[in-house]
Amino acid sequence: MGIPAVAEPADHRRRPRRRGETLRAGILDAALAELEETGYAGMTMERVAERAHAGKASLYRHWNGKAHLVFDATRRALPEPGTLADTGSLRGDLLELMGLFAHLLRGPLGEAVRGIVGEALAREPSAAALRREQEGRAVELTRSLVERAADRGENVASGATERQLEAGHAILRMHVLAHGPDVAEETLVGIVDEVMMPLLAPASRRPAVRLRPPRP
Amino acid sequence: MGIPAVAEPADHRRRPRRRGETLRAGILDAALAELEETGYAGMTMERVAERAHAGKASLYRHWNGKAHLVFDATRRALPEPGTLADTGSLRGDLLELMGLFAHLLRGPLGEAVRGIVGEALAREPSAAALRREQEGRAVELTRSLVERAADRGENVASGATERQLEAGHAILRMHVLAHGPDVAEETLVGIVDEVMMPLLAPASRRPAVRLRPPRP
DNA sequence: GGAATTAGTGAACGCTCAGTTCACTAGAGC
DNA sequence: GCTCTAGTGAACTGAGCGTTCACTAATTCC
Repeated sequence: MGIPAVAEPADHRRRPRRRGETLRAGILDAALAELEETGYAGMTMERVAERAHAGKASLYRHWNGKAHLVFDATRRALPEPGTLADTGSLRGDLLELMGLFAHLLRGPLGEAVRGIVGEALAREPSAAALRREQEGRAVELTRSLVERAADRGENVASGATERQLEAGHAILRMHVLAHGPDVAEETLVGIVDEVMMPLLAPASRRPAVRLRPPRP
Repeated sequence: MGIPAVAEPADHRRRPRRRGETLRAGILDAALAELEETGYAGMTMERVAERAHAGKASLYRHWNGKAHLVFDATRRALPEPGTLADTGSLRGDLLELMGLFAHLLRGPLGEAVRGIVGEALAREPSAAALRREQEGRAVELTRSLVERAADRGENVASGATERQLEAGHAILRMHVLAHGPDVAEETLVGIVDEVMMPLLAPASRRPAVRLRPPRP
């Protein structure tokens, strides 16, 4: 932390101060740490300010409230498209991707989602932005995996809709919100095998679904 | 309301009081009304007490906090299995069912879900109970529709997993939480046609999904 | 270097509400 | 009628939100 460790006056106002982006970064780091430790509901502006060695008024000068601060603190947590390993099969790739999202949702990103839905901030700009980024990124990443599978020669659905690409992700998010941050491996496998594969590669689906013969 | 309209003493403690289940019902009604008007985040124990013409201490005698109160207020809102109309096709039935859940989620039930996920009460007994009831009921209702379709001779998946039966519902809930209580008709149609039908009746799926020919 | 401006700060404030306690007393049961 | 129990309005404490303020560290400009 950039605050010098020299003897400091009793009144912190007389002490060295950060300004602009340096201060913002310090506050965002503190917010991320608080979010991780106490969750969205337990996080307070006062404690973020303390942790960041900043004045509460400064937080309110930069952010109009908790949601906005949380959004800024977590917005860089989403994976980039080029970082996904190639497992050699769509199923393997989807398992990797969902594992990555589960891991992210276990930390501050999951708490940000929780906070924003809990406060019913559907029309709030920061909420709309977080949702757009998360859903858009999920769809984009999933689509890239499906395209990669097609290039490999796998029999995949060529016209998967956004809703189908997003389905497994919505289910995972809902699962984390409803059940807590620890997602069992079998849950991930189930989401991939029972939902994503049937929707994205129906012809290569696993025997979880058996057709009933037509009535005579 | 069962409080007589006669002249009342200035000190309400000297006024007639309800007891037991009568009082509980009054408080639950008030909670439901507040939940509907202000959402979970905006609802306060003080205002519920006022609205119910009850003492705040009485609320805390019966319920250990807001989540528990909200759970009790909303637990009877779930539809019973026998109440679903038969439209003559699985698709029609699913549209009816999802329309019904969307309608429920627009009101206090949606706010209860929002509150409980927002407070990260995954392990809280009332949260676990609400989740169990809602998910269990959704799966049960959906399964009954699939069975009815099979009885009608429709070509449905005979071994749909719980996750597949629950998938459309999780997506709907996540949609309401993320986007707000007004669910467009086309969203419901999309959930049914693009996710539920392919999972529950793959052989009768609509042309939203087109297979890509195998690579030569 | 000095002046002017700007942003950051600790302290303080008023407000709301959660959760609790208390003395009084309406209701219920015997 | 008596005893016990649950319900009540009032009051309380403490936490945290959002705001204001006087002071002053930082930055910019001449």
